[in-house]
Amino acid sequence: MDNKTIADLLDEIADMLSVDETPTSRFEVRAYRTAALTIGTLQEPVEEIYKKGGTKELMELPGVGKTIASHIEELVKTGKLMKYQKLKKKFPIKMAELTSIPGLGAKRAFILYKKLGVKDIATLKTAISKHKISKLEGFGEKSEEVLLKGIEIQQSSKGRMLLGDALPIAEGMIKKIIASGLVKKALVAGSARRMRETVGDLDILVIANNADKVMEFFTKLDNVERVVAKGPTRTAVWLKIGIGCDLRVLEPENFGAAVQYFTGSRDHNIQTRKIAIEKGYKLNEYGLFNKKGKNVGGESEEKIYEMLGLQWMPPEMREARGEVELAQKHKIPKLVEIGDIVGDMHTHTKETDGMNTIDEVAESALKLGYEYFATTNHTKSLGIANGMDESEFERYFKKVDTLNEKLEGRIKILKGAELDILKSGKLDLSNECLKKMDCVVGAVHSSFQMNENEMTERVVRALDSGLIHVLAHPTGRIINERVPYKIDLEKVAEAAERNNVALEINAFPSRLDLNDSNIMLVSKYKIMFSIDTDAHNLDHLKFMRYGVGTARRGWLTKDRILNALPLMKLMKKLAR
DNA sequence: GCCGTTTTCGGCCCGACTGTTTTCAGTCG
Repeated sequence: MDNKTIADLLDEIADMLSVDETPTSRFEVRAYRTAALTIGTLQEPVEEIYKKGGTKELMELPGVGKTIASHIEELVKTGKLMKYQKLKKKFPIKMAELTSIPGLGAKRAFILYKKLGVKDIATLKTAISKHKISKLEGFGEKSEEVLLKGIEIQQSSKGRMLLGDALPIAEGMIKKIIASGLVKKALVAGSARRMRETVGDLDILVIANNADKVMEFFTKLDNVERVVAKGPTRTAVWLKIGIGCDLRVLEPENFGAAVQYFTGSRDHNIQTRKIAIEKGYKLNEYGLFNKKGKNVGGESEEKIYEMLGLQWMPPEMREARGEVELAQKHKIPKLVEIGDIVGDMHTHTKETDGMNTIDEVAESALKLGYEYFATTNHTKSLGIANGMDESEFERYFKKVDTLNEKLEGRIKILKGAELDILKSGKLDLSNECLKKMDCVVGAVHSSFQMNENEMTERVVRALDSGLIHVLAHPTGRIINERVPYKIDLEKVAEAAERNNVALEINAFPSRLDLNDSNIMLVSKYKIMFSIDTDAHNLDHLKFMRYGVGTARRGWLTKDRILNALPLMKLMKKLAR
């Protein structure tokens, strides 16, 4: 059973428990949510952790104790969970589906069930269209409007899954397929290879001697829920996480053509095929064919592009946004790579809403080979995250000083904060306090509904304080959950340039903010970008690759990335 | 239900916003 399924289940338990909330169960609800978050964002399959070390190992995970560890054990062993099924009897509705609608929580979902028999989105839609909801006590005209809008947002994301959820699954499957010894080559193509923020399905391409055997092996993988289609060279399955996955078995002479075809966006492929025609070839997923019908380059992607007179393009660029023209001129930039990253400017610890101590974060960052990282806890306005005030930062930084001494320069911890930019554009900590910090990461966490002028002025005013080094998640969007707030990013970029502020590419899989198109919009300004994980636990530090993928989709080179700078240069850049 | 320089109990730091109210409840972060 994969992490997402388990996490969704724990979340649904939290939903159901929250309906009859008592002073003590409030915390039980929170415990389930915490555990769901941990498991949902874990990069290693929780099932493997269990198989390796049992419940004892599971209890090492932050937020997982005796009970939830035994729940996971039960799920892995039996595929079922008694506690869940018991609750489900009381709440025979699609709770997770309903609460995924922004503006609808568990309590009101249950009221709608009791009063109107609403069980899922379909029945909710009917109830809205018949204007039954506005007549209920505690609901009104506006409720129907909000719910309808919420359904729209929810449905627009339907069918596409976060890259951060899908890619680890695909990679896990590839690993097993390779380990089976049945294939010579295997890779994930499609939008996952282009590192798109969400993926509609997964495409796995392999070269194998025996197609039947590898397809048989593929359909038997743990992740597979059911086989959708099975032919001689292609098998389509539906995975338990709720996404389709195709396996295509190819011959060596057309592997490259398939990789090229299944990686590029539709429009990228149209462009490359046109060029092929101009050069007297025909390009399709089976090969690059000359006039005589001979496949002259299908064995590798590199060969195909070379034959077309095109420089090889990183998959992340293949979106028909001008990369083909650049490739014709052999001017494809050398994009930033994960290995260029030597630090992380946005991390949290236990002092606010993180799960780990600063010592643990430092140890993990050291293992990643980083030269430095910034510890950036929330500031006082963010009550929910236990934001810290000036004196708490002072005390905390003493601890950081001590730890830095202990580390003897093996890694440098920069003292910082994720500073709330208040509604007025004022900062949430005193100037004196901020001036003592190495890295101030400014962020908007409230009043998202301001209009574009107000929001832009708010952020620009904050940047003009001259005290901010990085602007965190500049649009505030959460993929499939929250639309970006309205803001003029070019005005923000101007202010960033003026004040030597880096714009963040938040690597958290549900954020990826700035996204690729926003990066392209603002990269014409003389600004740096900071690719940060916003890690709330140690495992989150591994999200860096999604941020790097997004930066690459925005065509960024190493010299534009703040945390690709060696420590000495970084400190100069941060000096105010 | 988790967690522990306050370990086997007793905490877990909730405020803003919105729509529905007429003093509050649900949702969100």
